[in-house]
Amino acid sequence: MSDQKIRNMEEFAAASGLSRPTISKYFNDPGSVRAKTRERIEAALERYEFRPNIFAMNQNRSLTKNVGIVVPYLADPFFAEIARIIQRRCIDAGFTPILYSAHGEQKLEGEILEGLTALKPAGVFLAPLGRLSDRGAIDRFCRNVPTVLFDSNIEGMGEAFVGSDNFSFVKQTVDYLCRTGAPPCFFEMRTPANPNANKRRHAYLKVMAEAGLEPHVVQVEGEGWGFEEIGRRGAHEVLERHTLPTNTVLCSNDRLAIGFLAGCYERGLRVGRGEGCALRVASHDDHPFSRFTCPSLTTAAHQYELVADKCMETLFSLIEAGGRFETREETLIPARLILRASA
Amino acid sequence: MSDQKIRNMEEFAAASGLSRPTISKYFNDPGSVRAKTRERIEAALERYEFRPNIFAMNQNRSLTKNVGIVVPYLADPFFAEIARIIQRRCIDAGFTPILYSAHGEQKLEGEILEGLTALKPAGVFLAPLGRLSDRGAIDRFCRNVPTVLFDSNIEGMGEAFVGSDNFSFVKQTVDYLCRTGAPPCFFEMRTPANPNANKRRHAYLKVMAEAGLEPHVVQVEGEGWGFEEIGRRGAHEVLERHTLPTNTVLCSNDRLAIGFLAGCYERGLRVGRGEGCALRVASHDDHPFSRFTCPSLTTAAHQYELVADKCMETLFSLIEAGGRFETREETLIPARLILRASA
DNA sequence: GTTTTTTCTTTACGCGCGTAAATTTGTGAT
DNA sequence: ATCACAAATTTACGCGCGTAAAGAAAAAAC
Repeated sequence: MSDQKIRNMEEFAAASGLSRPTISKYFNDPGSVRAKTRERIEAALERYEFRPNIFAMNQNRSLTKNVGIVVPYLADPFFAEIARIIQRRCIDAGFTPILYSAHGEQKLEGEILEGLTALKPAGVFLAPLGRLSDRGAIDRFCRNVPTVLFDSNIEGMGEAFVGSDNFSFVKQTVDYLCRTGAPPCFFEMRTPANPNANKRRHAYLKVMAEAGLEPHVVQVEGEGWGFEEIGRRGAHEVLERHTLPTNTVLCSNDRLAIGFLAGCYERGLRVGRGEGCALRVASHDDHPFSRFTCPSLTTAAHQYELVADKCMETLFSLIEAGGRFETREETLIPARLILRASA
Repeated sequence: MSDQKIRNMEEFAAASGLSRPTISKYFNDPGSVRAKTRERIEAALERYEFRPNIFAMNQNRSLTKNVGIVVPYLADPFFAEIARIIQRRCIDAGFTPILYSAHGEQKLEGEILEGLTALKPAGVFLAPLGRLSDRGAIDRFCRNVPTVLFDSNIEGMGEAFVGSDNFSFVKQTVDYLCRTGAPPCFFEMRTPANPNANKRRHAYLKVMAEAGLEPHVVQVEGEGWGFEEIGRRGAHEVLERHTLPTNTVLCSNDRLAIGFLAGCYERGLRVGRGEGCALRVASHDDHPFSRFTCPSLTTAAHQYELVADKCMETLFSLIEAGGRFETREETLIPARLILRASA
């Protein structure tokens, strides 16, 4: 390692005995220069550890190596986990992932998208807020930036969507509950922010209808992203008033279920499928904490790796296609049923 | 809104009837131009919605408006929460926060710091991995970039540290447990990655000694960031072998406690302070989920807002001081005791 | 109305790199 | 050795903005 400081590509080219355009070529694609040249550059790189100025690089490129990852709420471990996997894939593929969370706020989501546009990203993975999103702002963004929506679909926006097959989620849990006990009622928020919630309700109604069973949807009030508290309060309400139509409860998502289980515990109700249990509770998502609820939660799990892989794959082909697809691609990943103690 | 497209500052200057350097001044500090001029610019801004090219801006500035926020593990809601608050403060202060998670990996932490250096940030909030960090890499980074460490202290690195007063955390929980029942044993991982864990153990030993009580430290094996599972397994171990020295357990942190409570539940043990309860369990952090454990968790809470505010305040004065402090500042924020059902 | 001070304009250069065109050098096959 | 072709070099321009210097214009002070 030489003590001589390299200030720019010009100096580095001189130090390695090559021309600046050749160095520039190397950094844009190391494979685009002859093997011997590459070796000389890499040898010089070890001695001087030069790195091209990222701002100057991006200024003169129509599209950068930046990839935006936008999630609606990072304090939700589901999004933290999916973001983590996508991020790693991006790094491995030579991109520079930049992670954003809208923290449940429409205004912040808008600001993020504006700022992201200025970064001229090669592509963006966007999990929108859903009902709270400013559709106009998202549409405008998707027109300017190659975008893959994930988790939460907004019809017609973005070049592709990668999400979960909500029917598969609900079908598996309902079938399991019916097979091993009684048909469930469906427990959810009355005005969910996330479109998956609506899809799950519809799936529940359809599955029950196909099985010739009478559906029961139990809806609780509540706004915002404090799902656990909404689930807990909801549990107290329905248990207090005895308005629960069955003893088998299928929650729309794990965070609601976590709250629901807490509510049951507070009321001294035992949940599970053994004897002495007053209720069975199952859910969807396989939230990282659902393994540690009391009792542990039976749930339909996202296949995080599959979703992330499909996201990456979609973005790659989108970039290769120049940022636009002929027709909007939609990929739905099925669930994997996880049997635990709660049902 | 005019349909005419503005491509750069030159064109925008022409459109607003001013010179480019004046526009440049405005964007660097809107207050540095006369009020009337500012109005003219802002009027033009509404018509053409021009935004200066971020790459060209940063290229010619020695320090940017970027602020890095680096946390060790974003899937831990504690970090998600603290990052969220700091991020909002940064935005409100006119900075551009960029969030990174090392996801528990030393290599990734190193790569993040390298990439961050290239962004010439005005300042960085760094919560290092702790024991797993490459101290050399962190030291090198802190020398090049104005850095405020938070959460996890590494002696001598960074210009300042903002964290929690672990003694205050442990003092409050121990005192409460002693006052309302029996002195606790201390439950923790044998080889914790985070230095706060060691400080909490020492605080426990000190508080117990000061009260003239015999301390009992219970350590469980386990590596990585799956604290809940480690706590759960630990609970089964100590309960199976009856090696728990007391019926009052103080966990080092909430994630361990969440696992511990799950273990207790699985063994049919009732936790709480009422009659019929076999154990009392308390902990530290006020993890966002500790409200929803069964039973809900008594814990010493971080004062998230205070920590975030102090972080911002420190970074501001650090930036004003030109990126260096005479002496390294250390701020420790005390805890707030939250009484719930588990103890 | 004149002077002083602040603000703005004009002009000009530099930042570090992308990239195109034309030329030269190097490589491998005939 | 000759040719064809790939790869590297030289030269040159542009990206969009920061920023400095000098002079002009506007605002404030007298």
